[in-house]
Amino acid sequence: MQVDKSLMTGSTVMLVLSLLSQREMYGYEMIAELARRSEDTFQLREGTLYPILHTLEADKCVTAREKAAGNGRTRRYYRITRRGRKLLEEKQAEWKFFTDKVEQVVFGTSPSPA
Amino acid sequence: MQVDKSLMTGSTVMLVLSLLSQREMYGYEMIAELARRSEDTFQLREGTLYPILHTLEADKCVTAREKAAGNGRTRRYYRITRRGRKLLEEKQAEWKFFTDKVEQVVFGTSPSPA
DNA sequence: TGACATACCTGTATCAGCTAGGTATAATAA
DNA sequence: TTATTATACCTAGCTGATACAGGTATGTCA
Repeated sequence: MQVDKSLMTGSTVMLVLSLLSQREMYGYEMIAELARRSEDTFQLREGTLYPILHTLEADKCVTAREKAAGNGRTRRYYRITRRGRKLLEEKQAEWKFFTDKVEQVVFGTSPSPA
Repeated sequence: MQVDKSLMTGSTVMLVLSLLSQREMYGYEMIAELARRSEDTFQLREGTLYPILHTLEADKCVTAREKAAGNGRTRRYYRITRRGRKLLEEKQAEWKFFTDKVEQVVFGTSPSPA
């Protein structure tokens, strides 16, 4: 199923931080991993991801280090910081709150218990 | 709780159609009703809603009729069409699909059963 | 030699939603 | 009386998140 890209707006940073909360990763890898885990629903563009990573780094939510890959290329690995984990927790809480409210309005449901 | 407005992107039309799927409503009322049902989480702006309503009308997803209100003002009531209901169903399916995928990635959960 | 995958980067375009302005009437407050 | 607030509609232009489309560079495979 194809989903309207505009739905992604606002949750991309959370998705990226989620990946990094599990292990160190480099940009190109994140795009592939996100596609894999979502069964190709999230096909993040490089033009979207790299600027986000740079902003997260500037905000000290992630740190980066260059590392030579076996194939002669240099990868830039990103690692989440304590501050980044805090941001992720906030984004997750915000997301749950938001989706509960949407479902409340659209499906007439009550918020699901935590 | 305040949520990042950019999360709303892509779901606004679904929210509006959801309201209209239950009863005929006028613009100003929809804004209040959306705020009420979401406990003030969704504070839609007139500059957002009216253009959406005009587009939905042009696309024959809603019809409109003027009606004098008791207070001397004229209200523009919107009613959802068959085509509008179809669009709503699509948006709802898309939304559930999308949120399932996000939770799959972020919380490591499996899609919830329908 | 040329295409493709890997791996990074960025300037500009796009588009949803917001800002900030407009019109107009009626009720309430100063 | 005048100002403010609430109701009720509208729209031109701005903002900001994401996409597009281009760039750089190396290695592999046909």
